[in-house]
Amino acid sequence: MKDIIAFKFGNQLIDTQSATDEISKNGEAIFFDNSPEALEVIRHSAAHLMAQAIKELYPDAKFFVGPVVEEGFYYDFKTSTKIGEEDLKAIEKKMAQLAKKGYSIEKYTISKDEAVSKFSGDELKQLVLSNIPSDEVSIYRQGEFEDLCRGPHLPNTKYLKFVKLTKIAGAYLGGDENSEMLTRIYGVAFATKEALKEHLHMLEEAEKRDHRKIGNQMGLFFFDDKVGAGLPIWLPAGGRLRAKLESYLFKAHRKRGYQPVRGPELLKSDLWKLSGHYQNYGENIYFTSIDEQEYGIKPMNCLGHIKIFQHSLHSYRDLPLKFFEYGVVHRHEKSGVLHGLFRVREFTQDDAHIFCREDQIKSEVIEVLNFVDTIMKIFDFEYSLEISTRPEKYIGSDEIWETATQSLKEALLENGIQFDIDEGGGAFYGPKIDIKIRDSIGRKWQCGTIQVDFNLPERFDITYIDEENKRVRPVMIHRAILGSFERFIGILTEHYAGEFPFFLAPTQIVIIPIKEGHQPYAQELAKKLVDMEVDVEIYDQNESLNKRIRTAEKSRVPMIVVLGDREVENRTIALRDRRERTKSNITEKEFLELIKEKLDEVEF
RNA sequence: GCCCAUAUAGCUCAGAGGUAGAGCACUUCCUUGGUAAGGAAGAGGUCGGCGGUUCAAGUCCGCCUAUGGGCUCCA
Repeated sequence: MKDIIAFKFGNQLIDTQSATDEISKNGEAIFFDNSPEALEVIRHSAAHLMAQAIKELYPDAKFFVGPVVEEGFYYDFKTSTKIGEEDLKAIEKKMAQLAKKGYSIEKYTISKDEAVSKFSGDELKQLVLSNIPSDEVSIYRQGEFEDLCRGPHLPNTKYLKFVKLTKIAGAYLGGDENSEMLTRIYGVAFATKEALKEHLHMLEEAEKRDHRKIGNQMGLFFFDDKVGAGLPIWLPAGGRLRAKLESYLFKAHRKRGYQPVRGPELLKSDLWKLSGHYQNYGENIYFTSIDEQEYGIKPMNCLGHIKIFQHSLHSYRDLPLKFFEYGVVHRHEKSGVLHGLFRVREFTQDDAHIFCREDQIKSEVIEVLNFVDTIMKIFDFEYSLEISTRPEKYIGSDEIWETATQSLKEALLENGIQFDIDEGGGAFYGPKIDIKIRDSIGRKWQCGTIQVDFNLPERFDITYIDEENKRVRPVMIHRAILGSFERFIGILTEHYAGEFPFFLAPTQIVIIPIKEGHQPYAQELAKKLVDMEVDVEIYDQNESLNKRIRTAEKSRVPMIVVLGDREVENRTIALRDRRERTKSNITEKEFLELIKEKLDEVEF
């Protein structure tokens, strides 16, 4: 029988130190294993153990908060010593020593006033205390080490045998950029050695899917410090992949009534001032000057589309009007946040603006959500939705924000769609629904977005003519399905580990003629495939057959066609499947039909 | 932008103050092979950049640039 380390009572985890007789009798026992509840307790105590170790190694260390997070735990602290990655090993070692000592973890309660004087020399703890509303606080003690904490904790440090410190990072005190920077150490802990090993192995495997690594291997894109940080350069293979994605998505938009339009890359600053971008988004915009006039390089495509709307008169009958553009935008992102294709300074959005009547908002939002869902299903993506509400910097009245936010919520609620709320995460001109997808190591990235905007229509005074021949203000819905091609292709790459589905793969078919005499057939076949808009490569290098097959396999190409005497003679092809490594012989005609089928079955 | 780390050949990486290395890729030649590496030879580097310490710096120090992990921000 495994040891009991806590109880679940109602929805709360209560440790053995805090459990009353009633709870230990009636609560659900949490055993020392790898259940989510047990791991929460284990990791919380692991954070304390780490703090204890740090305190012994760096006696002047002061601690802020040490919570359990999705990926494990961390503790924020400060010390006069510089701590680097190398030091993690020493801390881990110290932790192991302390764990072995088998300190029992004790809890006692004191008044907040007592706590304030107890931690009088510790400004970080004072800050933590000032954020605690109750008059009583609990202290956990293991050996010499004491920490202000509400628990839950393990009964003893002896359980903390399988802990790994994973990374060290700086973290602003309270997440505030203007506050001082503390040191943060992340770690994970498990109940068993196997679970820890498995977790670390999983991370290793996930790293192999990293789009930066695969993008490099497959020649999709690169960055060059002579060109500039955050400015991706697309190589031919990446270009082919991207062109296919763009083309499918283009048709998908046309089918849904979107009109292709295009705005200029830079617009006069006066216009950005009118929209509010200058005041609210200015630090992200690159400015330049032409003939002594200031221009801003567009960080968004909305102004161009608004101008297009303004260019002609619109009847209520025309609405909703949908303009779309693969808009290239530049945004000044802080240097520290750039990250492969996931966060860059130049990217292309699959952007559109829907101009509609107020009573059309809900149905339009739902239509966009369906569009998103269709695309995500094609790629087999799991995604989550988040509603982002009014940020600190914003334009427009509170009522307008309330109406806009409400319309988004209603659209989701009425369709029974689950969503989270990101308070203060909205765009400065309106609230939004963000579509988030996880990368290979579980980080969430915003891809698609749907934003309801009453403000820019007002600022630009755009109108349509209603049934009674009156001018009425339309509402704008800003939306992107993939978000940006850069980020989405990054996510796709990790999702498929570079093994893209046939219709997207940069090279879809590799043809391998066994010897020189088979080349004419290979070229003939390749030509037919190119006519079908399939990307083909012929591997006729002076290498052994095995070598060329190996190279093709390694390149993650979906289909390999081998041609030899038999195939030339019978007009057949020998097909090798990438995943199954199976071989099949079919006629050339059957093969071309198969390819056509594969392409036709893809429908955005 | 801030904290910590990293930067050596096209790629992956070794080299811890004393004459720059390996594997893969590339070029040439031999080999014409039926489903995951045939053989040989060759070419390729201002060791990210600038400055400093030293008789001597890829190696030590400083600054800059870029990259990675976080914080913050966002498609």
